[in-house]
Amino acid sequence: MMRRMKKEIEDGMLLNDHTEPQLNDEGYEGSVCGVVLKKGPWTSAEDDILVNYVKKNGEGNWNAVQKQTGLLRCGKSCRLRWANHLRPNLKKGAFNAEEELLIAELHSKLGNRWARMAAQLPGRTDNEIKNYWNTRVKRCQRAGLPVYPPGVQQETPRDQSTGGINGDHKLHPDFLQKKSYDDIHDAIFDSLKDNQGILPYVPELCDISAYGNMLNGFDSYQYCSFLPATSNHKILLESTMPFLDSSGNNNRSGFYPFDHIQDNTSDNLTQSFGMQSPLDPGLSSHSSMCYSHSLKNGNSSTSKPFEAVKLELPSLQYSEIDLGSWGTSSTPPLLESIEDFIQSDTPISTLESDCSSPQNSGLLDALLYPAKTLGSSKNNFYDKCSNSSIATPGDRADSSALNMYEPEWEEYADPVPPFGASSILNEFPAVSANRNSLDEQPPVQNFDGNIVKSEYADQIWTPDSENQIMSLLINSRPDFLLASDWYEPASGQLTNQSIATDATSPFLGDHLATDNKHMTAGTSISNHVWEFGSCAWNNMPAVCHMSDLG
DNA sequence: AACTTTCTCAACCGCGTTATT
DNA sequence: TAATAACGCGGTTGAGAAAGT
Repeated sequence: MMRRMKKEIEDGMLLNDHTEPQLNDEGYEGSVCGVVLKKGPWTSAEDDILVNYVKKNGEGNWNAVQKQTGLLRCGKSCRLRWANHLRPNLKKGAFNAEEELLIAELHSKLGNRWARMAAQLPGRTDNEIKNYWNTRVKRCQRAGLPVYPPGVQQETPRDQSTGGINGDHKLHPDFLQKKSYDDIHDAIFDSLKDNQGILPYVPELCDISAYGNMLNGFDSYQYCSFLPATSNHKILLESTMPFLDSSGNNNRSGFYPFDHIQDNTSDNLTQSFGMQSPLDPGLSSHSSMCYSHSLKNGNSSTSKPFEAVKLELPSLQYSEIDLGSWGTSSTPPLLESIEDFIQSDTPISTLESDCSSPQNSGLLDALLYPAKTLGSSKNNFYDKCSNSSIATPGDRADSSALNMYEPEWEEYADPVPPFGASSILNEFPAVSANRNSLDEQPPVQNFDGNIVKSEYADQIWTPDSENQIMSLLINSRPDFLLASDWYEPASGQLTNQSIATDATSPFLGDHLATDNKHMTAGTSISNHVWEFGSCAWNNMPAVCHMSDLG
C-alpha cells in the first residue's frame, strides 16, 4: 500500500483542490463529507499547505484544515504532523546525553506519559520520546539489562509494558512496593539483613546503617537486577570500557565506568542484593548499548520541513554528529590487550572479587560504595589483596584498620548520591529548569532542582568535598582509570583526568599518572590498570588519608 | 551480491478527556 | 445535563534503512 502511495506521491499527486478524490485508492481512507482523506506519509506540498494554514489561522481547529485548504488529511493527522514535524522550535536530531538521562529519570517518575515527558524536553515530541524509550527498552530487555541508568530510580511502578519496571528485571517485591527514598532504602536494608552472613561482601549491618543513606545511591533499581552470570570474558572486558568510542576517544557521556559489572563469584551478592561486581561477564557489550540511544551512524530521522530544499518524500534523513549517550561505544582497541591479559593465567576471580562493588550506581555513588565497603570489616578485600585480617560477619574489630577513616566517612556520608541523577541534572539547568511542573508529583520530591537541592541543604557537600571524595575514590577503584570523561568538567570541579592523575600520582608515580592523561590509547593501559589496581588497593590505608588528598 | 534480520521512526488507531452546543 | 465535536495521549504498525549472514 505504502509503496503504491509513494509512487503516487512521486507522481506529484496531491489532492488539494476540490476535485473528486481518488476513491478507494490505496492510501486513501475515511471520508469527511464525502471527501476521501489521504493516509500515509506527508509530502512537502502537504506540509506547505498545513504550515500556511497554521500561519494564517493558528493552531487548533484541525478539522478545518481540510475544509479550508482542501488538504486531504483528517484533523487528527494534521495535528500530529504539525506537532511532530512542522511546528517551529522543534529540536531535531538525536537525543543528547542529558536528554537521555532526563528521559530516563522522567520515565522513572511518570511511566509512559510521553506527553508529559515531552513537556519537560523542549523541542522534543512525545512520539520521539516514546520511540526512543521503546527502542531502548527493547534493547535492554533483549540484553537482559536494566533500563534505567544509575542514579535513576523507579519511583512509580507503573506498568508499563514498555519497561516501566525495568523490563525483564524484576524488582524485589519489596521494591515494587516502595515509593519513597526511605522506603527503598529500607528495602535494601532489609535485603541486606536477609542476606547477612550469606553474601560475602555485604557489610555488617551496623556499617550499612551508618551510611545507610548512601544507599539512596543504590536505589536505582539496577541494584535489584538479577542478571545472569556468564563466563564470557571477552564480553566482560568489553563491558569494562563502554565509555570509549571506537576510535579510542573518550565518550564524554559514557559515564558508566563500572556499570553492569558482575562477578561470578559473588552471585549471591548480586542476586540477593542486586549488586554487581566490577567484572561482570554477563553484562557485556550491552552495557554500552543498553544505555545509549542507537546512534550508530549518527543518523537521526527527522523531517526538516523548513529546509530550503525539500524532498518530495517527507521523511528527510540527515546525519548529525553523534551527540553521545550513556555509553555509546564500540569495543575499544585496548580491550584486546586486556583480553590477552584475562586469557593469561591471571586468576580472574581474584580481580573480580577484589573489586566487587555495586555497579550501576554510576558516578560518584558508584565510587562511594567500594570505598566505603572497604571501610567495612566485611569486605574481604584484605583477605585477598593485602593479607590483612579477615573480616567476619559481625566482627567489628577487624575493621579497626579502617576506623581511622571514620570521621572522614562521616563527613562525607551524604545520604544523597552527589552524582545521582539530580546532581547531574542540576548540571544542566537548561534541561532541568522546567522540571517543576510534573503533576501528581509533589514538587519537593521530584524534578525541581532547587527543591531537590534544598532537600540536601543540611548535608555537607561542597565542590571541595566532592573533589576530595573523587580523589579518594579514585584510589579505591582501579577501574576508575578506565573511566574517561564521565565527570563533566565544570567550573570548580575536577575533571576525571585531573582527578585521576592528581590522585593517583602519589601512588603510581608520574609515569602512570601522565599516561592516564593520554589513556585513550589502548596500548599498555591494561597493565596500568591492573598495576594501578594492585597498587592502589594494596595501599588502601594510605590512600584513605584524607590529608593526602587535599 | 543476495537475502535475512534488526532497527528506526513516521503515521495511524482507538480511547479517554475536554470543550462546545 | 446530554450529545457531539475536538483534542490529546498512548499503543501499535509497517516501510525503509541499516546491519548481519
